[in-house]
Amino acid sequence: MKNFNKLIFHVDVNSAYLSWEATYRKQHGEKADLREIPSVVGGDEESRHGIVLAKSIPAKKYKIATGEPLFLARQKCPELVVAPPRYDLYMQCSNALNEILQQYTPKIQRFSVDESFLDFSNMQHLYPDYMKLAEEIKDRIKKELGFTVNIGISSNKLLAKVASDFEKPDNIHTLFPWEIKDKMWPLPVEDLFMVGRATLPKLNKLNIFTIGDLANYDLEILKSSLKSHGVLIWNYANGIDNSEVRKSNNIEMKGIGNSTTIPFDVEDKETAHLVLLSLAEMVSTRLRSSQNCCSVISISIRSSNFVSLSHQRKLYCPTDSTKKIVEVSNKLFDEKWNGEPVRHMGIHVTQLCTNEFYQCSLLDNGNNEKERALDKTLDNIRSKYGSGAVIRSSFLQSGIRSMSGGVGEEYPMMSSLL
DNA sequence: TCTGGGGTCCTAGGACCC
DNA sequence: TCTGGGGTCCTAGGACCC
Repeated sequence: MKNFNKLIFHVDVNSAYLSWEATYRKQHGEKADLREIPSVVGGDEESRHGIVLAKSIPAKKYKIATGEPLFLARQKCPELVVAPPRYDLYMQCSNALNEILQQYTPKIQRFSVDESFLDFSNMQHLYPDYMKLAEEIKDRIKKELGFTVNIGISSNKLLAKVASDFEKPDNIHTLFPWEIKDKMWPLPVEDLFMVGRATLPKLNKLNIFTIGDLANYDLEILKSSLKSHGVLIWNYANGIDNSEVRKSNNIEMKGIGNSTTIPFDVEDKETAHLVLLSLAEMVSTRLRSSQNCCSVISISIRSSNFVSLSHQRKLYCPTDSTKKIVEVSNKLFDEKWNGEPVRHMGIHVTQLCTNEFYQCSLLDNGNNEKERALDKTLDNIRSKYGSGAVIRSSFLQSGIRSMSGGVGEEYPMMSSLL
Protein backbone atom coordinates (compact mmCIF):
# COMPACT_ATOMS: atom_id res chain seq x y z
CA MET A 1 0.00 0.00 0.00
CA LYS A 2 1.24 3.46 -0.88
CA ASN A 3 1.37 6.32 1.58
CA PHE A 4 -2.05 7.95 1.69
CA ASN A 5 -1.45 10.36 4.53
CA LYS A 6 -2.31 13.28 2.28
CA LEU A 7 -5.54 12.71 0.41
CA ILE A 8 -7.39 15.48 -1.40
CA PHE A 9 -10.58 15.30 -3.47
CA HIS A 10 -11.53 17.95 -5.99
CA VAL A 11 -15.25 17.91 -6.77
CA ASP A 12 -16.19 19.71 -9.98
CA VAL A 13 -19.75 20.03 -11.31
CA ASN A 14 -19.90 19.09 -15.01
CA SER A 15 -20.87 22.19 -17.07
CA ALA A 16 -22.28 23.67 -13.90
CA TYR A 17 -24.59 26.45 -15.11
CA LEU A 18 -25.91 24.30 -17.91
CA SER A 19 -26.38 21.18 -15.78
CA TRP A 20 -28.20 23.14 -13.14
CA GLU A 21 -30.54 24.71 -15.67
CA ALA A 22 -31.14 21.30 -17.24
CA THR A 23 -31.84 19.73 -13.86
CA TYR A 24 -34.28 22.49 -12.99
CA ARG A 25 -36.13 22.13 -16.29
CA LYS A 26 -36.41 18.37 -15.94
CA GLN A 27 -37.70 18.68 -12.42
CA HIS A 28 -40.35 21.05 -13.76
CA GLY A 29 -41.65 18.65 -16.31
CA GLU A 30 -39.63 19.38 -19.41
CA LYS A 31 -38.95 16.36 -21.62
CA ALA A 32 -35.79 17.42 -23.41
CA ASP A 33 -32.50 17.49 -21.52
CA LEU A 34 -30.26 20.44 -22.33
CA ARG A 35 -27.24 18.30 -21.56
CA GLU A 36 -28.01 15.98 -24.42
CA ILE A 37 -28.39 18.61 -27.15
CA PRO A 38 -26.15 21.45 -28.34
CA SER A 39 -27.00 24.15 -25.82
CA VAL A 40 -25.43 26.97 -23.85
CA VAL A 41 -26.17 29.34 -21.02
CA GLY A 42 -25.60 32.81 -22.37
CA GLY A 43 -26.18 36.44 -21.49
CA ASP A 44 -28.60 38.85 -23.11
CA GLU A 45 -27.36 40.10 -26.47
CA GLU A 46 -29.82 42.99 -26.45
CA SER A 47 -28.05 44.56 -23.48
CA ARG A 48 -24.60 43.61 -24.83
CA HIS A 49 -24.04 40.73 -22.43
CA GLY A 50 -24.11 38.15 -25.21
CA ILE A 51 -21.37 35.65 -24.42
CA VAL A 52 -21.34 31.91 -23.72
CA LEU A 53 -21.18 31.25 -19.97
CA ALA A 54 -21.44 27.45 -20.11
CA LYS A 55 -21.86 24.84 -22.82
CA SER A 56 -23.21 21.31 -23.07
CA ILE A 57 -20.94 18.50 -24.19
CA PRO A 58 -22.74 18.26 -27.56
CA ALA A 59 -22.18 22.01 -28.00
CA LYS A 60 -18.50 21.49 -27.31
CA LYS A 61 -18.37 19.16 -30.30
CA TYR A 62 -19.19 22.19 -32.47
CA LYS A 63 -16.09 23.87 -31.00
CA ILE A 64 -18.20 26.33 -29.08
CA ALA A 65 -16.07 27.85 -26.34
CA THR A 66 -16.91 29.50 -23.05
CA GLY A 67 -16.54 33.27 -23.28
CA GLU A 68 -17.15 33.57 -26.98
CA PRO A 69 -19.91 35.80 -28.39
CA LEU A 70 -23.27 34.09 -28.80
CA PHE A 71 -23.59 35.11 -32.43
CA LEU A 72 -20.35 33.26 -33.17
CA ALA A 73 -21.62 30.19 -31.35
CA ARG A 74 -24.80 30.26 -33.43
CA GLN A 75 -22.72 30.46 -36.58
CA LYS A 76 -21.01 27.26 -35.55
CA CYS A 77 -24.31 25.59 -34.69
CA PRO A 78 -27.51 27.24 -36.02
CA GLU A 79 -29.86 25.03 -33.97
CA LEU A 80 -28.10 25.95 -30.71
CA VAL A 81 -30.43 26.30 -27.72
CA VAL A 82 -29.61 29.31 -25.54
CA ALA A 83 -30.79 29.54 -21.95
CA PRO A 84 -30.49 32.76 -19.92
CA PRO A 85 -28.38 32.69 -16.74
CA ARG A 86 -30.10 32.35 -13.35
CA TYR A 87 -27.63 33.06 -10.63
CA ASP A 88 -30.04 32.51 -7.77
CA LEU A 89 -30.64 28.97 -9.00
CA TYR A 90 -26.90 28.34 -9.22
CA MET A 91 -26.43 29.49 -5.66
CA GLN A 92 -29.17 27.14 -4.45
CA CYS A 93 -27.59 24.22 -6.28
CA SER A 94 -24.16 25.12 -4.98
CA ASN A 95 -25.45 25.27 -1.43
CA ALA A 96 -27.25 21.96 -1.77
CA LEU A 97 -24.05 20.38 -3.08
CA ASN A 98 -22.09 21.84 -0.21
CA GLU A 99 -24.52 20.40 2.31
CA ILE A 100 -23.86 16.91 1.04
CA LEU A 101 -20.09 17.37 0.90
CA GLN A 102 -20.01 18.67 4.45
CA GLN A 103 -21.35 15.38 5.71
CA TYR A 104 -18.07 13.72 4.76
CA THR A 105 -15.45 16.09 6.18
CA PRO A 106 -15.40 19.51 7.81
CA LYS A 107 -12.20 20.36 5.94
CA ILE A 108 -13.79 21.80 2.81
CA GLN A 109 -12.70 24.71 0.66
CA ARG A 110 -15.36 26.05 -1.66
CA PHE A 111 -13.11 27.13 -4.47
CA SER A 112 -15.88 28.54 -6.61
CA VAL A 113 -19.60 28.17 -7.03
CA ASP A 114 -19.12 24.74 -8.62
CA GLU A 115 -15.79 23.45 -7.27
CA SER A 116 -14.73 22.28 -3.84
CA PHE A 117 -11.63 20.75 -2.32
CA LEU A 118 -12.14 18.12 0.37
CA ASP A 119 -9.31 17.10 2.68
CA PHE A 120 -9.41 13.45 3.75
CA SER A 121 -5.83 13.32 5.01
CA ASN A 122 -5.25 10.90 7.88
CA MET A 123 -8.81 9.65 7.82
CA GLN A 124 -8.16 6.06 6.71
CA HIS A 125 -9.92 4.83 9.85
CA LEU A 126 -13.14 6.48 8.67
CA TYR A 127 -12.74 5.88 4.95
CA PRO A 128 -10.45 2.92 4.30
CA ASP A 129 -11.20 2.87 0.56
CA TYR A 130 -10.98 6.28 -1.12
CA MET A 131 -12.38 4.97 -4.40
CA LYS A 132 -15.53 3.71 -2.70
CA LEU A 133 -15.83 7.02 -0.89
CA ALA A 134 -15.60 8.97 -4.13
CA GLU A 135 -18.20 6.74 -5.78
CA GLU A 136 -20.57 7.20 -2.89
CA ILE A 137 -20.25 10.99 -2.98
CA LYS A 138 -20.61 11.17 -6.75
CA ASP A 139 -23.62 8.86 -6.87
CA ARG A 140 -25.38 10.53 -3.98
CA ILE A 141 -25.11 13.90 -5.69
CA LYS A 142 -26.51 12.46 -8.90
CA LYS A 143 -29.36 10.71 -7.14
CA GLU A 144 -30.33 13.41 -4.67
CA LEU A 145 -29.62 16.55 -6.69
CA GLY A 146 -29.94 15.36 -10.29
CA PHE A 147 -26.63 16.59 -11.69
CA THR A 148 -23.25 14.94 -12.18
CA VAL A 149 -19.78 15.77 -10.93
CA ASN A 150 -16.23 14.73 -11.66
CA ILE A 151 -14.02 13.90 -8.71
CA GLY A 152 -10.25 14.17 -8.92
CA ILE A 153 -8.18 12.41 -6.28
CA SER A 154 -4.57 12.99 -5.33
CA SER A 155 -2.21 13.98 -2.56
CA ASN A 156 -2.44 17.72 -3.19
CA LYS A 157 -4.92 20.25 -4.50
CA LEU A 158 -3.24 20.93 -7.81
CA LEU A 159 -3.09 17.30 -8.89
CA ALA A 160 -6.63 16.63 -7.67
CA LYS A 161 -7.83 19.57 -9.74
CA VAL A 162 -6.03 18.41 -12.85
CA ALA A 163 -7.46 14.91 -12.32
CA SER A 164 -11.05 16.14 -12.09
CA ASP A 165 -10.60 17.65 -15.53
CA PHE A 166 -9.90 14.29 -17.17
CA GLU A 167 -12.67 12.54 -19.09
CA LYS A 168 -16.12 13.96 -18.31
CA PRO A 169 -18.88 13.69 -17.22
CA ASP A 170 -19.75 11.66 -14.13
CA ASN A 171 -16.25 10.27 -13.58
CA ILE A 172 -13.62 9.68 -10.93
CA HIS A 173 -9.92 9.96 -11.72
CA THR A 174 -6.76 9.72 -9.67
CA LEU A 175 -3.52 11.53 -10.36
CA PHE A 176 -1.04 10.49 -7.70
CA PRO A 177 2.59 11.61 -7.96
CA TRP A 178 3.64 8.30 -9.48
CA GLU A 179 1.04 8.77 -12.24
CA ILE A 180 2.21 12.25 -13.28
CA LYS A 181 4.51 11.04 -16.00
CA ASP A 182 1.90 8.92 -17.74
CA LYS A 183 -1.27 10.90 -17.12
CA MET A 184 -0.24 14.55 -16.96
CA TRP A 185 2.98 15.09 -18.87
CA PRO A 186 1.57 14.20 -22.31
CA LEU A 187 -1.15 16.88 -21.99
CA PRO A 188 -0.86 20.20 -23.86
CA VAL A 189 0.74 22.78 -21.60
CA GLU A 190 -2.29 25.07 -21.78
CA ASP A 191 -4.24 22.45 -19.82
CA LEU A 192 -2.12 23.26 -16.79
CA PHE A 193 -3.67 25.42 -14.09
CA MET A 194 -2.27 28.98 -14.39
CA VAL A 195 -1.09 28.63 -17.97
CA GLY A 196 -3.39 31.05 -19.74
CA ARG A 197 -3.74 32.97 -22.96
CA ALA A 198 -0.69 35.18 -22.45
CA THR A 199 1.67 32.54 -21.08
CA LEU A 200 1.06 29.94 -23.79
CA PRO A 201 2.79 31.80 -26.65
CA LYS A 202 5.74 32.60 -24.38
CA LEU A 203 6.13 28.91 -23.55
CA ASN A 204 5.72 27.87 -27.18
CA LYS A 205 8.53 30.25 -28.06
CA LEU A 206 10.75 28.32 -25.64
CA ASN A 207 9.74 25.11 -27.43
CA ILE A 208 7.46 24.05 -24.60
CA PHE A 209 4.27 22.42 -25.83
CA THR A 210 3.35 19.75 -23.29
CA ILE A 211 3.21 19.80 -19.52
CA GLY A 212 6.12 17.35 -19.64
CA ASP A 213 8.19 19.81 -21.70
CA LEU A 214 7.60 22.42 -19.01
CA ALA A 215 8.34 20.05 -16.13
CA ASN A 216 11.71 19.14 -17.61
CA TYR A 217 12.71 22.64 -18.69
CA ASP A 218 15.61 24.52 -17.13
CA LEU A 219 14.13 26.40 -14.20
CA GLU A 220 16.68 29.22 -14.34
CA ILE A 221 15.84 30.08 -17.93
CA LEU A 222 12.15 29.97 -17.11
CA LYS A 223 12.72 32.21 -14.11
CA SER A 224 14.51 34.81 -16.17
CA SER A 225 11.76 35.09 -18.75
CA LEU A 226 8.61 34.50 -16.68
CA LYS A 227 9.73 35.63 -13.20
CA SER A 228 7.86 34.14 -10.27
CA HIS A 229 5.06 32.92 -12.49
CA GLY A 230 7.59 30.72 -14.27
CA VAL A 231 8.58 29.10 -11.00
CA LEU A 232 4.94 28.56 -10.09
CA ILE A 233 3.95 26.77 -13.27
CA TRP A 234 7.19 24.77 -13.31
CA ASN A 235 6.31 23.50 -9.85
CA TYR A 236 2.78 22.72 -10.98
CA ALA A 237 4.06 20.84 -14.02
CA ASN A 238 6.08 18.71 -11.61
CA GLY A 239 3.07 18.15 -9.38
CA ILE A 240 4.45 20.30 -6.58
CA ASP A 241 1.87 22.21 -4.56
CA ASN A 242 1.90 22.61 -0.79
CA SER A 243 -1.22 24.75 -0.41
CA GLU A 244 -3.65 23.89 2.35
CA VAL A 245 -7.35 23.19 2.03
CA ARG A 246 -8.41 26.45 3.62
CA LYS A 247 -11.80 26.67 5.26
CA SER A 248 -13.62 29.13 3.05
CA ASN A 249 -14.99 31.31 5.81
CA ASN A 250 -11.47 31.92 7.10
CA ILE A 251 -10.47 33.66 3.90
CA GLU A 252 -10.68 37.39 4.30
CA MET A 253 -11.86 39.62 1.47
CA LYS A 254 -9.18 41.77 -0.11
CA GLY A 255 -11.52 43.98 -2.09
CA ILE A 256 -15.07 44.46 -3.30
CA GLY A 257 -15.98 45.59 -6.78
CA ASN A 258 -18.80 45.79 -9.25
CA SER A 259 -18.73 46.61 -12.91
CA THR A 260 -21.18 46.62 -15.74
CA THR A 261 -21.41 46.78 -19.47
CA ILE A 262 -23.93 49.50 -20.22
CA PRO A 263 -26.60 48.60 -22.83
CA PHE A 264 -25.58 51.70 -24.84
CA ASP A 265 -22.41 53.77 -25.22
CA VAL A 266 -22.21 56.60 -22.73
CA GLU A 267 -21.09 59.85 -24.30
CA ASP A 268 -21.76 62.46 -21.62
CA LYS A 269 -20.49 63.00 -18.12
CA GLU A 270 -23.92 63.16 -16.51
CA THR A 271 -24.91 59.71 -17.70
CA ALA A 272 -21.51 58.36 -16.69
CA HIS A 273 -22.02 59.74 -13.21
CA LEU A 274 -25.39 58.06 -13.04
CA VAL A 275 -23.81 54.70 -13.88
CA LEU A 276 -21.18 55.31 -11.22
CA LEU A 277 -23.92 56.10 -8.73
CA SER A 278 -25.66 52.81 -9.43
CA LEU A 279 -22.37 50.92 -9.08
CA ALA A 280 -21.48 52.79 -5.90
CA GLU A 281 -24.84 51.88 -4.37
CA MET A 282 -24.06 48.21 -4.95
CA VAL A 283 -20.41 48.33 -3.86
CA SER A 284 -21.05 50.36 -0.74
CA THR A 285 -24.00 48.20 0.30
CA ARG A 286 -21.82 45.10 0.02
CA LEU A 287 -18.99 46.87 1.83
CA ARG A 288 -21.23 47.73 4.76
CA SER A 289 -22.76 44.30 4.88
CA SER A 290 -19.23 42.86 5.14
CA GLN A 291 -18.66 45.24 8.07
CA ASN A 292 -15.69 46.83 6.41
CA CYS A 293 -14.48 50.27 5.40
CA CYS A 294 -12.15 50.87 2.49
CA SER A 295 -9.09 53.06 2.12
CA VAL A 296 -8.72 52.94 -1.66
CA ILE A 297 -11.35 53.62 -4.30
CA SER A 298 -10.70 52.86 -7.94
CA ILE A 299 -12.74 53.18 -11.08
CA SER A 300 -12.29 51.43 -14.40
CA ILE A 301 -13.49 52.45 -17.83
CA ARG A 302 -13.66 50.43 -21.05
CA SER A 303 -14.25 52.46 -24.17
CA SER A 304 -16.39 51.40 -27.09
CA ASN A 305 -13.24 50.27 -28.91
CA PHE A 306 -12.23 48.12 -25.98
CA VAL A 307 -9.44 50.23 -24.54
CA SER A 308 -9.40 49.85 -20.76
CA LEU A 309 -8.02 52.15 -18.13
CA SER A 310 -8.25 52.63 -14.40
CA HIS A 311 -7.67 55.34 -11.86
CA GLN A 312 -7.50 55.06 -8.09
CA ARG A 313 -7.07 57.16 -5.00
CA LYS A 314 -6.09 56.43 -1.46
CA LEU A 315 -8.26 58.13 1.13
CA TYR A 316 -7.01 59.92 4.22
CA CYS A 317 -9.71 58.22 6.21
CA PRO A 318 -11.39 54.85 5.55
CA THR A 319 -15.06 55.02 4.60
CA ASP A 320 -18.14 52.92 3.91
CA SER A 321 -20.35 55.83 2.91
CA THR A 322 -22.25 55.70 -0.38
CA LYS A 323 -21.97 59.45 -0.74
CA LYS A 324 -18.21 59.49 -0.23
CA ILE A 325 -17.65 56.63 -2.67
CA VAL A 326 -19.81 58.37 -5.28
CA GLU A 327 -17.98 61.67 -4.85
CA VAL A 328 -14.54 60.12 -5.21
CA SER A 329 -15.61 57.92 -8.13
CA ASN A 330 -17.03 60.86 -10.04
CA LYS A 331 -13.86 62.86 -9.47
CA LEU A 332 -11.69 59.95 -10.61
CA PHE A 333 -13.81 59.57 -13.74
CA ASP A 334 -13.62 63.28 -14.58
CA GLU A 335 -9.85 63.29 -14.13
CA LYS A 336 -9.30 60.37 -16.44
CA TRP A 337 -12.05 60.37 -19.09
CA ASN A 338 -10.89 61.59 -22.49
CA GLY A 339 -14.35 61.88 -24.01
CA GLU A 340 -14.37 58.53 -25.83
CA PRO A 341 -17.71 56.68 -25.79
CA VAL A 342 -17.82 54.43 -22.72
CA ARG A 343 -19.02 50.84 -22.92
CA HIS A 344 -18.19 49.47 -19.49
CA MET A 345 -17.55 50.98 -16.06
CA GLY A 346 -16.56 49.63 -12.67
CA ILE A 347 -15.89 50.65 -9.09
CA HIS A 348 -13.58 48.65 -6.85
CA VAL A 349 -12.72 49.30 -3.25
CA THR A 350 -9.61 47.83 -1.63
CA GLN A 351 -7.47 48.09 1.50
CA LEU A 352 -10.36 47.02 3.64
CA CYS A 353 -10.40 47.39 7.40
CA THR A 354 -13.02 46.65 10.00
CA ASN A 355 -15.66 49.31 10.53
CA GLU A 356 -15.83 48.38 14.20
CA PHE A 357 -13.87 51.35 15.47
CA TYR A 358 -15.03 53.81 12.87
CA GLN A 359 -13.55 57.22 13.46
CA CYS A 360 -15.16 60.34 12.06
CA SER A 361 -12.68 62.26 10.03
CA LEU A 362 -12.07 65.70 11.46
CA LEU A 363 -12.13 67.06 7.93
CA ASP A 364 -15.58 65.77 7.12
CA ASN A 365 -17.79 68.47 8.64
CA GLY A 366 -19.54 66.10 11.01
CA ASN A 367 -22.07 64.94 8.44
CA ASN A 368 -20.97 61.40 9.03
CA GLU A 369 -23.47 60.37 11.66
CA LYS A 370 -26.42 61.42 9.54
CA GLU A 371 -25.01 59.77 6.43
CA ARG A 372 -24.31 56.55 8.23
CA ALA A 373 -27.83 56.50 9.61
CA LEU A 374 -29.24 57.07 6.12
CA ASP A 375 -27.07 54.37 4.55
CA LYS A 376 -28.06 51.94 7.27
CA THR A 377 -31.76 52.68 6.89
CA LEU A 378 -31.64 52.17 3.12
CA ASP A 379 -29.67 48.93 3.57
CA ASN A 380 -32.36 47.63 5.90
CA ILE A 381 -35.25 48.55 3.62
CA ARG A 382 -33.55 47.05 0.59
CA SER A 383 -32.62 43.82 2.31
CA LYS A 384 -36.20 43.47 3.50
CA TYR A 385 -38.12 44.55 0.41
CA GLY A 386 -35.61 44.16 -2.41
CA SER A 387 -33.05 46.42 -3.98
CA GLY A 388 -35.70 48.24 -6.01
CA ALA A 389 -37.77 49.21 -2.96
CA VAL A 390 -36.04 52.57 -2.66
CA ILE A 391 -34.32 54.10 -5.66
CA ARG A 392 -33.00 57.52 -6.48
CA SER A 393 -35.31 59.55 -8.67
CA SER A 394 -32.44 60.32 -11.04
CA PHE A 395 -32.66 56.74 -12.32
CA LEU A 396 -36.28 57.07 -13.43
CA GLN A 397 -36.48 56.99 -17.23
CA SER A 398 -32.67 56.86 -17.45
CA GLY A 399 -32.36 53.36 -18.87
CA ILE A 400 -29.85 52.62 -16.13
CA ARG A 401 -30.52 50.21 -13.29
CA SER A 402 -30.64 51.74 -9.83
CA MET A 403 -28.05 49.26 -8.60
CA SER A 404 -25.60 47.82 -11.09
CA GLY A 405 -23.45 44.75 -10.90
CA GLY A 406 -23.80 41.79 -8.64
CA VAL A 407 -25.25 38.41 -9.41
CA GLY A 408 -27.86 38.23 -6.71
CA GLU A 409 -26.71 36.50 -3.57
CA GLU A 410 -23.09 36.56 -2.58
CA TYR A 411 -21.05 33.87 -4.25
CA PRO A 412 -18.43 31.84 -2.43
CA MET A 413 -14.83 32.96 -2.67
CA MET A 414 -13.19 32.56 -6.01
CA SER A 415 -9.55 32.97 -6.66
CA SER A 416 -6.77 31.95 -8.95
CA LEU A 417 -4.88 31.04 -5.79
CA LEU A 418 -5.02 27.40 -4.79
C1' DT B 1 -24.48 40.38 -34.67
C1' DC B 2 -18.96 41.25 -31.79
C1' DT B 3 -16.18 40.48 -27.21
C1' DG B 4 -19.57 39.37 -18.91
C1' DG B 5 -18.57 39.93 -14.18
C1' DG B 6 -16.70 38.39 -9.88
C1' DG B 7 -12.18 37.95 -7.82
C1' DT B 8 -6.47 37.64 -6.48
C1' DC B 9 -1.73 38.47 -7.26
C1' DC B 10 2.44 40.41 -9.59
C1' DT B 11 5.36 43.95 -11.73
C1' DA B 12 7.27 48.25 -12.78
C1' DG B 13 8.04 53.08 -12.27
C1' DG B 14 8.00 57.25 -9.59
C1' DA B 15 7.87 59.71 -5.13
C1' DC B 16 9.79 60.06 -0.91
C1' DC B 17 12.72 59.10 3.08
C1' DC B 18 17.09 58.09 5.32
C1' DT C 1 33.01 70.77 -8.58
C1' DC C 2 28.02 65.66 -6.40
C1' DT C 3 24.67 62.45 -8.88
C1' DG C 4 24.71 55.98 -4.35
C1' DG C 5 21.38 52.81 -2.74
C1' DG C 6 17.96 50.55 0.22
C1' DG C 7 13.26 50.64 1.75
C1' DT C 8 8.26 51.74 1.52
C1' DC C 9 4.17 53.58 -0.45
C1' DC C 10 1.29 54.70 -4.31
C1' DT C 11 -0.45 54.00 -8.91
C1' DA C 12 -1.48 51.74 -13.47
C1' DG C 13 -1.70 47.84 -15.95
C1' DG C 14 -1.67 43.06 -16.86
C1' DA C 15 -1.88 38.07 -15.77
C1' DC C 16 -4.61 34.33 -14.09
C1' DC C 17 -8.87 31.85 -12.20
C1' DC C 18 -14.15 30.41 -12.48
